[in-house]
Amino acid sequence: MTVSRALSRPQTVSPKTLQRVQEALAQTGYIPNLLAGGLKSRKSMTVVGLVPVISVQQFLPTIRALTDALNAAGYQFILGQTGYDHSREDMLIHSLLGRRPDALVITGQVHAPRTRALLRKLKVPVVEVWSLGPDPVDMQVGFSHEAVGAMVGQFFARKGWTHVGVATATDERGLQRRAGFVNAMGRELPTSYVTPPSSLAAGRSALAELLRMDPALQAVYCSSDSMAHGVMIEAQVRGLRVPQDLAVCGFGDTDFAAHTHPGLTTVRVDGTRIGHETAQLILARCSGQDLVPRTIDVGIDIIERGST
Amino acid sequence: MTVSRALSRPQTVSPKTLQRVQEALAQTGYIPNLLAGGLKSRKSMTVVGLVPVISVQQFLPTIRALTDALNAAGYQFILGQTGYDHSREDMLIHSLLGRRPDALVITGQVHAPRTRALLRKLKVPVVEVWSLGPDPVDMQVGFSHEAVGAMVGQFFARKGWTHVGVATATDERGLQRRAGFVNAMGRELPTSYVTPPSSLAAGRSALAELLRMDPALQAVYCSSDSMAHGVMIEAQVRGLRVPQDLAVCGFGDTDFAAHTHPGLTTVRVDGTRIGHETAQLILARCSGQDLVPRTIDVGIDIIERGST
DNA sequence: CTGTTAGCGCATTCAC
DNA sequence: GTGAATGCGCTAACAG
Repeated sequence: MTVSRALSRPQTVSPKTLQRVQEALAQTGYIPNLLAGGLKSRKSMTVVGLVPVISVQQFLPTIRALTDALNAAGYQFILGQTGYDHSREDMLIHSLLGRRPDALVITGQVHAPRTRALLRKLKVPVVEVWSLGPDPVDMQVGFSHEAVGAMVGQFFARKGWTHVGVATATDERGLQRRAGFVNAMGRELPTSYVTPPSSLAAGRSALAELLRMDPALQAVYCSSDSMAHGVMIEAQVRGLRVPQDLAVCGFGDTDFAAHTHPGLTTVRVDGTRIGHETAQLILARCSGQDLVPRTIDVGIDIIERGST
Repeated sequence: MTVSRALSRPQTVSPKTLQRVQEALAQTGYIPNLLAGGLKSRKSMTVVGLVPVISVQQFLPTIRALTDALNAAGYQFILGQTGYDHSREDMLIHSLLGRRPDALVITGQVHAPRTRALLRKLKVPVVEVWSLGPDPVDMQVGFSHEAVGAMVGQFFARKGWTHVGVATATDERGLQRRAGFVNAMGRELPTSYVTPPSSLAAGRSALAELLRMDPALQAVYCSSDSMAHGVMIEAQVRGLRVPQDLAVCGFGDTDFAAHTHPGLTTVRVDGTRIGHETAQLILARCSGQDLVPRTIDVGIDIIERGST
């Protein structure tokens, strides 16, 4: 018991004892079993996070920030991949719950009503991130994807472009952005749909498809910077100048967006802030505080660069 | 006890009892506590993996393959980030060991002698991946980075290029590839070094620096496809045609490499296979088999595309 | 400030 | 095929 205290709250042990403990630890190479500790204290000191696939660049800053903030507080962050599959998401949550995480972070909303009810019953802190819904399971940190689409739509409208197309992956959030965009433009628009995750290659084929739909295409709104980059490359291959012949707008302000040629106009989302805010909410909840905000909107900005 | 059996080995329980158990489970919403189970059985059913940073694209296929294979066998894969910092790597291993993982996967070698000794004493299966060293802690799956550099060097030599430069991040493996390359070319070469992780932006500034060192530059060998892509963009901005004025070779055969314009010549590493082989080794070990190979060399290939 | 008692939720072992 | 006793390694609660 004294050793246990020396490790978790050193100041509650006399300096002399503390030293003896530390010597013994060094000699034996003892590593505390955190699993056993968690059994009694009912705190696993783990937080699980669910992303569609790990290779989606957009989420990486959020994951980094979350990992760093949680590690600093002694928590371990465990990442699961749902693969854009709602039923798999459900299974994964159930199996991960067996490890008794102290909190759950999910990109997007929890879909299955059964799982929503379960999570609420369990009273595990849950943060749904990267989008805001009308009825969060618990807490949420993100922004409105419809608002993103609307903002870009208004931007395109101000530019006076009429021959406009959309290149989007068919993930839930991408489709929400498309809906906001179409709504702001006031009419249905030629759209190339690709299976997520979106990629540079998908952007190239999307532009080819859009040009078949509307050879007079002036501007393309893409659901990711990777796709937008692909659209720019395909434009270049076809001898279309960006932005004179074709304007391109992406989403995410991924690390390379400022360094393409021309620079890519895109929508900046502060993924790092999403991670930080989420970590703060979780840590507050895990330390017993109850009166935390349920929803944090981190907002968005259009970053205008050479591609428009 | 009967419930425990019904969950872990259903066939050892009578069908009638099994059904009663399942009904009760459904009614109560019971979720087994895997942590408590592991305490007695001394199996945590977790494997921890360490990468420099999660945003390095090269490792993603390996991570995916590992995650999928381990999940399929009921294991949870936990990812830690060392941030290219040896002392942090050391700390992280120690803290993660507290969760009693059934195995450890590390990109690159374990450096600290103290940690190497500890891991060997603990007899945890350890797989060092993505490079092969002379003295693995336990097992290793990867390839020789010097061999990669040498292969590209010979390729460049065959092409007859004399004004050659290197753009590399200063991570251990990148420097090994550079060493192999320089060795194959038979003389020291102008080199632009960047702080990892490498990126498209880093590639652009690297080419600028290399052109200052040698205005007659004919070819650049890059330590990643992202950098190579940046080099191609910078070349385009400067009016240099790829490959006529400047040839570019990358590393990793990342998903976009085939779709840049021109397509990027690069070194393909079968990251997915590394993940699979690693998972097989781990699962074999965890099921008690001892006679597994210590080293698996997955080899490499040059993929020649338009950029050379 | 230190030590004792008890129990977290399972699985191993053995008895029935 | 089922159940009772026991203990994994730790910490909460309390006593000294």
